[in-house]
Amino acid sequence: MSVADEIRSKGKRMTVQRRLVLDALQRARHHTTAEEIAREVRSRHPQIDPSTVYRNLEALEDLGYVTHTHLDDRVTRWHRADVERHGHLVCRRCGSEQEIPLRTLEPLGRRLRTEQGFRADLAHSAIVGICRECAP
Amino acid sequence: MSVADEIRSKGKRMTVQRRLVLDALQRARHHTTAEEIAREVRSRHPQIDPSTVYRNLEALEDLGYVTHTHLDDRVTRWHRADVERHGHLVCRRCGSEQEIPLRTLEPLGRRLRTEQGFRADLAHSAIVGICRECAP
DNA sequence: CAGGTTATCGCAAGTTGTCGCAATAGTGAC
DNA sequence: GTCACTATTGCGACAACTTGCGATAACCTG
Repeated sequence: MSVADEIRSKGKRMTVQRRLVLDALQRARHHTTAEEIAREVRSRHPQIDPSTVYRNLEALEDLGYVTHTHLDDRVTRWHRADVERHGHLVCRRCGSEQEIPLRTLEPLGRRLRTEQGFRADLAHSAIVGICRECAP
Repeated sequence: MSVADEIRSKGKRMTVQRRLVLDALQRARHHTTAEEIAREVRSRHPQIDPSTVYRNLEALEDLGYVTHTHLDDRVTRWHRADVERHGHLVCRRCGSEQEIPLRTLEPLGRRLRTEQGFRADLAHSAIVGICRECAP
């Protein structure tokens, strides 16, 4: 079943705009921003409104094709849902970003699960702190 | 030494506006938003611009009197720096917020410190996930 | 493939927060 | 107290979304 069929089977529609956003995400580098995707899409189809891009990212996330992550404090980063999940460390001083295997975060995940019944998504938000280079 | 003196000793100034923001934070409930503080301050001194409130929160954070936390994906929450630090669990489904002792997060903090040389601030961002009540 | 339903779109306006800049006003020194 | 220095303010413009709404166009049905 194609993505379009899957989307239709959930009562949604595969529009030109939605297709373009999906394509842009395929081409985009790992973590990209909504603004970047909007620019990409609009460079070929200038009549497409940025709000349509924002809404489609959200819709595609609901449908399970896309996820977002919060790296630093401001911008939401988007990527395809099928890339391997991983955690992020962001340095509050120099802004450097570092990826860490989800495995490192798992013990905490298990603990929150057993102690609080909370199913944590530890890849969703970056962990902020001071990196090795910036440590006093 | 008063807060005003401390601020001055760091080459900063204690202005009416800064005082009002600090006062509002004292009165405010635990996690408050910049917008709420701006409303509070402006209810008494309408001529004070919201941007001044934003800038003062930032300045007071630099000075060490204030910190901010990211609870859900959108709003920044501010509070006095002297309240006990703790972690947060936020349910992505129902939006409920739960506080957890920093102690629970410490093992991960130690691991990141020894393995990556990264000094994590695990109270800074809430952990997003699904709470016990919303679990399928 | 014509017709009706309704998800989605483009547009305009609103929200929340940031930034550049000229005017203002705390501060320390005299 | 007066003065010069410069941190801070208010304002207007901007950035990054978000939302309401009437128009459009996917989609299903027959």
